[in-house]
Amino acid sequence: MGKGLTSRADDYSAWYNEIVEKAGMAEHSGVKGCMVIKPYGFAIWENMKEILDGMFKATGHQNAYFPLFVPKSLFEAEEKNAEGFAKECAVVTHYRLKNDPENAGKLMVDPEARLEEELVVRPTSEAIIWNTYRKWIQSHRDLPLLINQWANVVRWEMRTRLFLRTAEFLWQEGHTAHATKDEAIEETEKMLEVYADFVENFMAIPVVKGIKTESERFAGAEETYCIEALMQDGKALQAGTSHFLGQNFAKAFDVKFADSTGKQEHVWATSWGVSTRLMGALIMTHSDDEGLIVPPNIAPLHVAIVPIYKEEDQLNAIKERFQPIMEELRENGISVKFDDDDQKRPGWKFSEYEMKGIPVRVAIGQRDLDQGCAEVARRDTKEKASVQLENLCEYISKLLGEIQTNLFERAKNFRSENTHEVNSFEEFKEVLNYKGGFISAHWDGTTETEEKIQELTKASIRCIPYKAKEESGHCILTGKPSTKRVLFAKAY
RNA sequence: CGGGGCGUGGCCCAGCCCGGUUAAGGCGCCUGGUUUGGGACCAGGAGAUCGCAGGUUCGAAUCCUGCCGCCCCGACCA
Repeated sequence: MGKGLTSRADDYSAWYNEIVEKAGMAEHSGVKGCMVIKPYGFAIWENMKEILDGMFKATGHQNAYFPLFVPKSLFEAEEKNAEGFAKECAVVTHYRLKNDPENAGKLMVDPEARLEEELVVRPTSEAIIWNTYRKWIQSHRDLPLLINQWANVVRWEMRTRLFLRTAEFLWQEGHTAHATKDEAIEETEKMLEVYADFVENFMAIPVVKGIKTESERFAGAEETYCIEALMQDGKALQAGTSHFLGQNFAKAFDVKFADSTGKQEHVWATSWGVSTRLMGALIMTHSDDEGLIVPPNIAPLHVAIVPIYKEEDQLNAIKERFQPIMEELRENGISVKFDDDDQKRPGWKFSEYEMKGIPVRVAIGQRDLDQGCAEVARRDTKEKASVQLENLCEYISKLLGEIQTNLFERAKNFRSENTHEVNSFEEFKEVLNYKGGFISAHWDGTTETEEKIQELTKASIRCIPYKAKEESGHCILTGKPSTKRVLFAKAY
């Protein structure tokens, strides 16, 4: 492991890649565009998963699992969705390999083993799921149907980046069916709230809730809701989406139910998802030039204890003194590691825990032990304090809460400092070039204008915020009247 | 799909233009010792089909041809 990171100021993109690798989160695999998520990175993902899963269940959802493969005929049934994903689908055409007669020891695709119907590797699962729901839903008594699945999906991207865009990624996808339009919209909005709650309160990432414009909408959806976050380089990142699918899939897959009067109706649908991309958001929201910073609420390890000692009996004395303290911490739901690895020196461990973003580090040597205290360092501000051992558990417990709050507040301040209202296209371009960030501006509501602005500036409309002010103004490009501001940014 | 780069012990890489002893160095690893309050030091040691396949040559990591893989930049996207 090399020392240090490239600084954000020198090369933001190199900084990001180095954090991912040096913090032990993920690495490039031998497979193009695909990553290996390493134990530490996966532990963070597992925590995110566990918390979200609990939230889904608390809102009445159940988990299920649907196949990785989708027959092409099923996939193409809902045309808009199929069209939207067509360009990035991996397709299975054969089911067997055989020994290559002209190349000893090598295998070849057996031309005899072509599939009668190609299988699409799911880029999302609407097709297979709605084909299944047709069988599950007959009556209004079967509704609402609230299902989630944790799965991998494949989108054959041209250009990939660890966590932000990989050919295969992990996510959850919720797919629900409802008797009425209102109920489905309510579900769509509810799940967006769940995401916002999770991302803000656990990941400490402030988000803007809003609605996508037509061009950014999920293929096959009537309306796409999203949460948008702002990264430290001034680019926006979509952190989660929730879609109101109308009756598009119900009609494509003929999913009908008998209402209370016995009349056959198509059901109303939603889908919603967040992915391992959130790991990228985590890194780019909080981390600094020393490495990753993980908010306590999702950290796999809260406290690393580094003993400093010369003789074995000193180590043993420290260990013994810490035994009850660690028990007390664990009883309070705080995960602790006592690092007595003798192969690494304390300075090395300090740097390593900083790189991994462990929220709190405790250092304890003979000097402290004699005074009955320990040095407690917090990762977010790097402040150190000397704390009496008998108060340690209480202190750390409180400190973790403070770190969580501080990270969120810090990110929120960054966002307000980097959100600008502009009223002319000149100003728009200037702010975008010199400051970046979110730009709040009037837009005439047409796709043409949106595309033109993107073409000219590379910035797109991230969302029409829920909280958009009602005010009359003029589109920054066309000067046509507008009733509210939308949020622009360059995006990941 | 277009443009560029790279492939040499586990990792980072020198060597390649201009072919010629035993393929250099750093990190890591193993052994022993000294160390331990911000990425320790000394001594010794192990570890390489130089991406693959052909070709040129007395001789190829180095030159030629083909192939494979990955990364980066653009178009596309969560």
